[in-house]
Amino acid sequence: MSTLGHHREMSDEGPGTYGTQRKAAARNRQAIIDAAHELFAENPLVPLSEVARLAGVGAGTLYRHFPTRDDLTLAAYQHDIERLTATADEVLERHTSAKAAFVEWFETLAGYIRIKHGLGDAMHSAAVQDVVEASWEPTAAGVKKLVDACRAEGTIAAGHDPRDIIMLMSFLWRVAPTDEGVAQGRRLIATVFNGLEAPPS
Amino acid sequence: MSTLGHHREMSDEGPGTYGTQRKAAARNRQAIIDAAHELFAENPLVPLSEVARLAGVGAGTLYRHFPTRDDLTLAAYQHDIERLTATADEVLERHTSAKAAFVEWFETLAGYIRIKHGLGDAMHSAAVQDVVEASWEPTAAGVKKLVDACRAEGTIAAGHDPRDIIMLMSFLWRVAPTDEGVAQGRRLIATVFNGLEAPPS
DNA sequence: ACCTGAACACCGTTCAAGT
DNA sequence: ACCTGAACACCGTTCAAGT
Repeated sequence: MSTLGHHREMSDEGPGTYGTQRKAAARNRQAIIDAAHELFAENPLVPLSEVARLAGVGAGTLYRHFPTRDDLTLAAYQHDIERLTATADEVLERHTSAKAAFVEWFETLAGYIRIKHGLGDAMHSAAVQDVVEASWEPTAAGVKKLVDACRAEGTIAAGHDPRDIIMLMSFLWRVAPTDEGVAQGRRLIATVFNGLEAPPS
Repeated sequence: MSTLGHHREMSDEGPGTYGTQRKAAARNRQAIIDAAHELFAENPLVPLSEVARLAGVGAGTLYRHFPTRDDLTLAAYQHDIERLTATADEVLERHTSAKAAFVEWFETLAGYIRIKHGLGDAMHSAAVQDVVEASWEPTAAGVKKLVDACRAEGTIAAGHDPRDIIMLMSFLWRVAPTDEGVAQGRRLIATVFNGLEAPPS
């Protein structure tokens, strides 16, 4: 409503006081994300106070940037998720068979989840369900490319929603990180693929 | 090692002091389980102090009986799990088609998980993974009956491990408790069943 | 032998004071 | 405007004292 103000400083990209403060704030934000990314990988339930300590900021600063733990979790893994999405294109280019690309991509995802325990657990926990929902949106686009290629190839029937397929792969978060678990994951991916040959009911 | 003692009282089923104490302890144990069952259904993360309060026991008593939260979770849902297992037989008796029995059983499971949010969440959380593993052992037996019947019928190929099939149904814990989620669950159960027509790789 | 419940430790979250 | 970090609230867990 006010027609006056100090908007100039707010949008000033130069070394003004606010600009420096905003840059410091951005640096803090990134430091928190980096610290969370490192610590969550080891233990998704790590106290946020430790994240703040590693990031070198006060507890209040962490809460200012990320009001809930979920917000921080999403931010911490967003980059990883984006990279994973990009992989879909690359894998498709490398294979002549779309089915092989599909299987490889999901096996890569399986390995990814296996190593990044934190990511797997965090995405799986009921508490961050909403965050997962939001962050899988771009991944769904990657899966859609794989599915479309398989459909064109005739190995997957028409009508399967990429979101359905991601759901079908839920077991990937539950298989044990052992040799047996790896084999089971591979087996189950193949079984799911098999089920996709017929159209959905 | 001692040859003397008061073993008589220990095994005495009568109204002796120790007998009464043991009965009181058993009553406490059950009260805790009942309280947990009731409160977990609403909120799986309910403070254990509230469980103790509803059960009318001190915090120490709760911890004496259930050293970890997982122990209590398992105890709280064991009865439900056993009942679910028993359903497998009943459903098979009611259907001439094993496939129909298989599908109905898993759709019942889906509904069960949907209503008992607490059970679903608790079984899904990484913290209770071990408990889930242990408690699904009897359920696997129920699933095995369904699978065997389908195999005899020819709708499921030989070689599929019941544990694999339970794993494949992991999505049941993730579908939303909405009309759309219900429809999705039904669709995905059918797709999984489809994939089981071919032998595992 | 079993139980109670106060006491302790620890983590999440807020907010007054500082820059 | 943003930050620090002490203070507060809350929950898990233990243990001395009671029956």
